[in-house]
Amino acid sequence: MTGITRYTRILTLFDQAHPTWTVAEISAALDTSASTLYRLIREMVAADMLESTVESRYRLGPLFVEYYRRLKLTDPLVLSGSKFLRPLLNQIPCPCTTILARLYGKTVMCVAEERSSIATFATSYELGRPMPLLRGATSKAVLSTLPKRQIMSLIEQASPNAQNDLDALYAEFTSIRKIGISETHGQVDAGLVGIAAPLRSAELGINASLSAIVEERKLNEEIRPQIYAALSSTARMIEGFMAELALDETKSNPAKSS
Amino acid sequence: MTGITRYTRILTLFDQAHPTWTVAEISAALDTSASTLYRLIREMVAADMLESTVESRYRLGPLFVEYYRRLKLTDPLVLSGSKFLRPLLNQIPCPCTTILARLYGKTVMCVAEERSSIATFATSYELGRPMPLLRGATSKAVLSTLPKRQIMSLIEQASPNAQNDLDALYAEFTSIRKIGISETHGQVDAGLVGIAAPLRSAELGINASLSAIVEERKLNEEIRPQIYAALSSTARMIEGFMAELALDETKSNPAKSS
DNA sequence: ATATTTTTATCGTTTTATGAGAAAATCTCA
DNA sequence: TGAGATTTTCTCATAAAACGATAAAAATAT
Repeated sequence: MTGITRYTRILTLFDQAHPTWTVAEISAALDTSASTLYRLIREMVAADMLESTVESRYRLGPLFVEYYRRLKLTDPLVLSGSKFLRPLLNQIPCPCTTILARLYGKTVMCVAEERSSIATFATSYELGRPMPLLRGATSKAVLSTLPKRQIMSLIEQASPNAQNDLDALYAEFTSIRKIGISETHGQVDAGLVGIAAPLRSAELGINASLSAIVEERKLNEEIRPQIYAALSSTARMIEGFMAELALDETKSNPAKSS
Repeated sequence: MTGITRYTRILTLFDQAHPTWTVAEISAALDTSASTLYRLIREMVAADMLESTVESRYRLGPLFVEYYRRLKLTDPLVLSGSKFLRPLLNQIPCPCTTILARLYGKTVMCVAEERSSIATFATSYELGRPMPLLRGATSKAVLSTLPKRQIMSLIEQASPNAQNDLDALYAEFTSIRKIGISETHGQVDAGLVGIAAPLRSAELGINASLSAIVEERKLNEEIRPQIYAALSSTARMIEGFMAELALDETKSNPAKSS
């Protein structure tokens, strides 16, 4: 094992199903000697990525809370977009969750969300949870922002069976990009509808989406156009802010403010 | 440079004041060759800790959002405490922010918070922001949960001048522990009052606090006892939940659920 | 199209990581 | 309290990886 993966493969073990690990368990899972792991874990504890708990077990450490904040304060998508999620909610006249999501490897991940107080339902697009690329308006809108080559490759990897229908599948994303809206019903959560607008900043290399999740039974021909309009106009504003940030970057570059 | 610090000292550069860095800037800041940094950064980008942006600059990557979620789903303090922050808010009859904070190295950090919708003020105890140990009720309540030796050492490090008053300063923490409440006025933010209850789980090694931040001008002799009571009883419940989690841990240990 | 900048690759040298085993520290439980 | 068990750290020889100077390639700017 080499480089940063020595640490990251330890980190990936810690999830909801396995909140704590002993060195012996890690040693078995990763096929690495205990003496090496004790050293690595000691380093990670010192860095606050892990911390020790009862029964000689280890759990995730608080460093991630600090860096989540740093990201919120520095990431151009979160900076530009999250301030619009609450106003967007107020433009939508039914229980709703608004979501800012982005490409995350071969998944899509929500990076900011707001929920109207009257919303009782739960959506699977939780903050920080990797979600499939090809299901749900939120994901499809993200995918639609990518170059054709990349979309094709991702479709192929996600469903290696449908080699022939590739072009047919791709057509959907062309359409989303053209219309500026994707709407899907129950593809992620039964009874819920996702409506999403693609979000892009070519300059910053950002491929994302802005979406509203509502209950299928609350959606009607009066509300739908309001949601479409609210998403589209908000998305345009967010892209405007991102463009501004990109400009700031460029301008401040020679100054090297440090 | 050695071990995990090769990576963490790069990460620590990225904050609100410096959201993006070029390799040349990092090279100057860390006195490390560009060729080494290009290799390290490539690894960190592959791990989603960093990502590249315009003008050959790099910014923090989305991994931290994912691990923030993992922490929320696995950390015993957050798991036990965050569900009480909203109910606690409802027991307090004035604009208020409720906070779960914990020891974080030589600082105190908020790991969960709720804000009443009517609250207009901002508190410095933002989620994920390291705060001084010796100022504010939130911090003092955390400190009060530590063993005497550790408190003394931390006081000494924080204010190396007051060698003589150590015992006097320590008395405050004894008192907080005895009474179960700390209240401070304007020590962190002018015009705001912090009221905090210590939170402890010896079994899990957790030293934390539960606090309510309110406006000084809204606080009176009718409200204060209500806040004290709400904090104390909620703190006891959270400690109960943590104790339960500790027990689960112990029980599930031989089973090694994997 | 050319010049400049950024990024990757190569490679000899230096440094660090690895893992087995010993030692120390901590925990368990009578 | 103390013997036994477990967990963690330490030591050290060997193997492996990191470092950084330089060259090559790729990407950007002019």
